[in-house]
Amino acid sequence: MLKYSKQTRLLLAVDCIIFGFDGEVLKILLIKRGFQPEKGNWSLMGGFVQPDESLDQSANRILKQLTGLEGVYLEQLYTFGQPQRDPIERTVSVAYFALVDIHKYEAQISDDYHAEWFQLKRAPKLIFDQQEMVEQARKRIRYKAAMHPILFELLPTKFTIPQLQTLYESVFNTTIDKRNFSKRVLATGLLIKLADKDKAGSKRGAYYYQLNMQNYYAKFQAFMNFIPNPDSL
Amino acid sequence: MLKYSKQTRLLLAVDCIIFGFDGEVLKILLIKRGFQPEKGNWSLMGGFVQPDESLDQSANRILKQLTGLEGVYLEQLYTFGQPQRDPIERTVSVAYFALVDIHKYEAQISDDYHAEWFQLKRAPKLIFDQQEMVEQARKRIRYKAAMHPILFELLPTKFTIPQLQTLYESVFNTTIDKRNFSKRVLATGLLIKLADKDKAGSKRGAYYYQLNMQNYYAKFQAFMNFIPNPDSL
DNA sequence: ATTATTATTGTAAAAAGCACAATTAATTTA
DNA sequence: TAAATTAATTGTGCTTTTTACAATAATAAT
Repeated sequence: MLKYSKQTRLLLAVDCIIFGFDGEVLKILLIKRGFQPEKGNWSLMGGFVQPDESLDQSANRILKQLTGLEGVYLEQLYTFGQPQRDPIERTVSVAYFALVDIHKYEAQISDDYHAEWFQLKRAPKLIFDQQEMVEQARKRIRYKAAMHPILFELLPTKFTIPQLQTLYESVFNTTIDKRNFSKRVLATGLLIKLADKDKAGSKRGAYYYQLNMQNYYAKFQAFMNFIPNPDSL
Repeated sequence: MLKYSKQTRLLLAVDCIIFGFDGEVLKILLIKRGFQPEKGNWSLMGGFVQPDESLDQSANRILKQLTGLEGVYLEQLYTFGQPQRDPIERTVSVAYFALVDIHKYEAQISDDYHAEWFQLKRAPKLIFDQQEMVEQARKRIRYKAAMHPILFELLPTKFTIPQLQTLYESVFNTTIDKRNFSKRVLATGLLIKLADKDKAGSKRGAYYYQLNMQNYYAKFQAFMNFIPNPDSL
């Protein structure tokens, strides 16, 4: 078979920014890099794109390798291609971000990569241009979460409205009036109230809710205001 | 210098979806592909990423090659990496979309690529997965234009409000009430009313406006509703 | 002068967003 | 067992934004 001669080939990698929520703050999952350069330093989970796999497949493989999880929310973020971003050899990286239920991950943890959750705000310095990747991912989820219900991907199947509000307040670094927040999310029609309560967080206990998956898929692309005064983000 | 041994290298391309507006409908600029495979068929303008250039540089180079234009609105759209998308050899493509003032381009046209503007709705079949690229670009500009003032990039420096409205109506395939549209765009504070009128489009003539670049840059990221009922797009 | 065509302007009703506080349910403590 | 504590739950009025809707003004063509 013919080839495109005279063109330079290069390495293509996928890096994953993996977000989780512990009930208090937004976190990202980092690993200690296992090979040179920058061996032993904190890094995003990543890997090279293999000859027979698509980019999405590559990202899913990498995510599963680290977390054991499949079917989690995964979205292509941006492709980073500064010529010198990897000092060894030119490598272009397609960044993906993932939103995982942190508790599911903890159940499946594999210690091969010395992975650790860090508060997004207190994460260590990362290698190469990964700092920029994380920053861009942070902006993207804020942007998207302001209008679309993606943050539910960070919560367990059953969750309470106060938990949900804490999540939004954490992501947007703000405080929201309880009454208005409750009205707002219930008005979306995405939530189903369950019979039982979460007694862990309070004395009275808060009702559990779960997503109405029908409406969730149907309305995912619709514009809904989840935060007050979304003039800019 | 050390290399990442045992990893497969591949070709990386950039393809540009170039949008223009002729006063009536949204158009895209296509070329007749000059080499095999698919030689002579309609295609996006693209090229391989060179060893020493970033992706943005590559996209700008490709855009300039075809249109002669520099400094136009250019944004990374998505990276396409299905293993078989190019039948000759695995090539991953980073798609960019550009918004150009169609009249500026016409002034600078270079005939090397047999380029032609097509109505977006009536464009010919494209090679490889470029149909999908165009569709995704169309979605992206609709999405973004609903909230951010990107469509001004398609207009000349001086434009009238009826022209602007026609553009929005074309992009969103809808009709908008004149009074409400005018109020809406003027309320953004992005427009400066000029003293002279455009007499071409009507007997009475419509006042020209231009962008207030201060406000434009400052408020670009803010959420502004440019179309009514933006429930979903 | 009349006609035709498009630009320009205003207002009232409806909907959405916002600020704001009292009550309820359950546990813990006195 | 009563009282205190803690967090969840619920409602209303005000403000702002959005929407629906029509008459008038400016100019060119006849």
